[in-house]
Amino acid sequence: MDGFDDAETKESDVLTRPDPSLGTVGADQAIRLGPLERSLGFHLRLSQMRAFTDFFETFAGDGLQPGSLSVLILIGENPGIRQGVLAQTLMIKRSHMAKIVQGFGEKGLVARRVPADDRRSVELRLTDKGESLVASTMPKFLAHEAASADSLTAEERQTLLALLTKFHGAKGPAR
Amino acid sequence: MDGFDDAETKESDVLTRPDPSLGTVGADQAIRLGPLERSLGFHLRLSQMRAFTDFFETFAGDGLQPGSLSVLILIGENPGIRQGVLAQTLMIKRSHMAKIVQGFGEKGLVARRVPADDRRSVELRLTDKGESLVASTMPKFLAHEAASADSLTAEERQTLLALLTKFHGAKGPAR
DNA sequence: CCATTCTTGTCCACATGAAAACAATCCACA
DNA sequence: TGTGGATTGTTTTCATGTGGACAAGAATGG
Repeated sequence: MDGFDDAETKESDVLTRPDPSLGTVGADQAIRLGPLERSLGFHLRLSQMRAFTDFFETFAGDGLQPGSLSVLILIGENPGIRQGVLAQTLMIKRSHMAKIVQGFGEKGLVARRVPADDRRSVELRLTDKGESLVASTMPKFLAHEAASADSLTAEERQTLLALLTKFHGAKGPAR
Repeated sequence: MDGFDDAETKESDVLTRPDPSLGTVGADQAIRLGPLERSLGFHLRLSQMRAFTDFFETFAGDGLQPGSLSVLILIGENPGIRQGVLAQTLMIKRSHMAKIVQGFGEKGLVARRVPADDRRSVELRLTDKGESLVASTMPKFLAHEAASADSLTAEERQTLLALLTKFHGAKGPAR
């Protein structure tokens, strides 16, 4: 496990550093992002991590994850939706969706129904328990959403939302 | 493994569907997103998945992943950067960063150096091999970036970038 | 100077998500 | 009718990423 050189030197690289005068070496050191500075993917990833972190802060104790919650919400909004459609909409692999739904089934949150006209597929809907979980979580979720972009003005948030939608929506529904 | 009812019925849920007249049941069925429609986190996730997919399309054969490439780029831009700083900047766990860097070390792309003034830490820089890999990949990367948002106008792309930066940057560097 | 506490990177156990092979079912078409 | 191919969900296997304990070194404070 070592194609490594752990050389023990320390000279010459101050010159390549952005601004040696900053002194304090800590994490607040200015980092050159180079081409990443203008990379959409890069900033998307960072933004999503941020949103993720915020989510977990809000829903700390609830044992809920962003993905799971969105699945529940979508089932609630579209009773009888099929697993595959759900997976495609959320850009989750079908194999993964199977696991998620299985988990919800075991927790009694989601009921499966095999329609007579296509016995391969599975229609999903919330149980009463699932319904009430979503209902009770929703206010917290909405409050979280409202606060989530407190670094942006309302207008900026709106613009961001529109641009994101246009960005990911414009190329067809995620083959 | 079955808190499940696999009932075999098929009635009554057409009523709850958005528009039964659409007929074709396929994936192009209109899905109600409900509160997700206006959720930043939701659209961020979808957008990132989209960017991810595009990235893999471009760099299919190169065995490169978005994360790995950004690590390499950042090391290239900041020779001597320490692992922890890198991890913090990219919002990657230190434990994971250790693995990544280890992999780069084994491939001879990155050299580690333990500075004399703090022998816990590890300074990273690209080897010649790493340098040339980044150099040869960069044009492709830049082209990819330029094309990545072809569903947006140049101005929209610029706005999106700025808003994302403001969004994730405004709350401090990811504690 | 020593003891305590904090940092930095590493290791190991585990969770999360993806790729691919698979079984059941449906559909097209002869 | 029935046969080959496509679709739908499941299973298995594997890569990727996280959490927590740890060891070595550095800082703090008497």
